[in-house]
Amino acid sequence: MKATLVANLTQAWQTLHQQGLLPDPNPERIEVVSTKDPKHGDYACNLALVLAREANLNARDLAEQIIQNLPENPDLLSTEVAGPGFINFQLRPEAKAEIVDQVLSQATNYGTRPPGSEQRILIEYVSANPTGPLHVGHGRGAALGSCLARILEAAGHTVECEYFINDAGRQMDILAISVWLRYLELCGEPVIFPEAGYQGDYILDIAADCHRTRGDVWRASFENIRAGAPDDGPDEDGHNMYLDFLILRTRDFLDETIWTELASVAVDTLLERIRRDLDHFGASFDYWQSERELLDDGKVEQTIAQLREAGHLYELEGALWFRSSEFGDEKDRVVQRSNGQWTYFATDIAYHADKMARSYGTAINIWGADHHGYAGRVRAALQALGIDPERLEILLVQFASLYRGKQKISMSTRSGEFVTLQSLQHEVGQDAARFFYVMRKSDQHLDFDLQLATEQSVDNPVYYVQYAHARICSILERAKDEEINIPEDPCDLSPLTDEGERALQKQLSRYPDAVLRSAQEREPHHLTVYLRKLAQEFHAYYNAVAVLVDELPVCQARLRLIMAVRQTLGNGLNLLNIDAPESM
RNA sequence: GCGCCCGUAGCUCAGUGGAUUAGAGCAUCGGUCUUCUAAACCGAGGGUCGCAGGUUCGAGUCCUGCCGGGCGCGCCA
Repeated sequence: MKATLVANLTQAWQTLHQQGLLPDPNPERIEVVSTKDPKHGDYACNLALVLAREANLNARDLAEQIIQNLPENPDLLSTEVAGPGFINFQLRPEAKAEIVDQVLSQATNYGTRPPGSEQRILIEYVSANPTGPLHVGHGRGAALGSCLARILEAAGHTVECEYFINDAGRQMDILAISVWLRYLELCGEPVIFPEAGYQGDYILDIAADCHRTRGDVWRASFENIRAGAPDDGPDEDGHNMYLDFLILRTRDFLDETIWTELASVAVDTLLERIRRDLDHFGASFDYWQSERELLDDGKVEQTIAQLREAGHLYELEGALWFRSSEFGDEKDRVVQRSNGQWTYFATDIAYHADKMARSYGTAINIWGADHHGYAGRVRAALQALGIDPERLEILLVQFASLYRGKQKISMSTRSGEFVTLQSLQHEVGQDAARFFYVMRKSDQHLDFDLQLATEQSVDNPVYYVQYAHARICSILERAKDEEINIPEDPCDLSPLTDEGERALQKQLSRYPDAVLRSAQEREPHHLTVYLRKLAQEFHAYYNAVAVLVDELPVCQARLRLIMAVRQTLGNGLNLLNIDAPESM
């Protein structure tokens, strides 16, 4: 309907253009909106207000002229000028009711665009370091990414998802030493565990596994390893020299293959668990890209060589720097340390260059807000490589602070203090957890109160929406029991005259916009807001009007209406990967 | 100090440059189950949209400055 109105308005604009009153028509400037207040009709357009200035005309007069030149539209009851110069369209009741048949005939496709009609998009999300289990802080990215993937698909994009595994660098050494020291303890060695090692219980589990399968073969004397080590704890610069010392000595002591195996056993175990948790959470991935592999395949060297050839690198104090400041970054960045090792930034450049070369129109990264300073340098690198940095979208997700009542829970992977995503799902449930995560704008801080989510889970808005769906199913079930003929095909909808029925029809017609807007803005919360509104209108209607009435034509029209509501609720919940239950 | 995000009801938050009256939920108070599920509905109270300017037909929404909060500013990942 909106599209038809835009077409009508374009035609009127064209006529006025030929009369020399208006500039060339541009349909993109025509904004038709669904009105909030029924007094303003069903749709409103501000075109006259927008053009009044450049046409040098009074807005109301111009609106009148536009209306004079609109073509016949049989769906319209009235078209009038209102307020300062709005054009309000009032639909005929039959035209409004069409939405019900439209929803039901399109069924699961209602609100979607044809698959593959838009861009090909890669979403990279979560990508948590494989040094510990996922915790509630990762949940927000997981929920956002997986919802966005579905929403973008519904909007006609072709979407693939990727997890970048940071399985290289210093953190792998810390992981390996942490596991190995716990292993030594199991062998009976007295160990002084560094405070900067990974403290979590999951390290013990991995160590126990190693000890069970391998016995004492990796054992060494801790006393020998530790000989000459500095005291545990951070120095003035915050570095833990004790930890570094242990890592160095151990790598000397143990065969390199054992060291590598230690790290890979730990990473594999943790990744397995991460995969499982994400799967249970409803987040799935097409690709798992390893950082290690990029290094081993020489991709990093290649990409850096490319930068060097283009003259974007220089040496300073033994390190290799990238002139990112010439591409809008705050300052230049090191890509290769003076000890010859690549920085994480170097592998990340290679990763992004590789990603952008894989024929995606757009790549979306979902990052925690603490990485925001990083966006500039990655974009700078892409630009230096001749890749349009606009093709990389970086969505920053603000942190979720976790509370148990008024008590804030601080989390850190290293200290082992955190609430895992798994336990959150266990306590709150997948549906509520996902809904809770995406119901706020992602650039908004989120307070996640475990107490509220568990103790008062009945007040959680997700149940409100699901309940509406279940109630409709229940009515339909009852109708079947009473052998009322449930109309499978369009029937006469003229009995739908109640205010609540009009409101529901209007709300149904807004669904495609909610999906599209969520997709365009990369903000699933528009969809949650929409679903709550639709559920609210249904609950109000339910309490005001009985569906199963004796008068068959009325009853059937109402059944069609609530079936359309059920379909739309189900479609929306499905995009959030939340269950639409038939009973509760 | 510099950069990014945020500031809307007691609390948590929606709000697409639009319409005499800025909306939800929670919390508070008062009503509604012999009826299709009361996990629901109806109603009441509660606001200088952080402050001050500016842009324009029109600003919670855009711009500038200030105040307050969060995060980031490594040859860590």
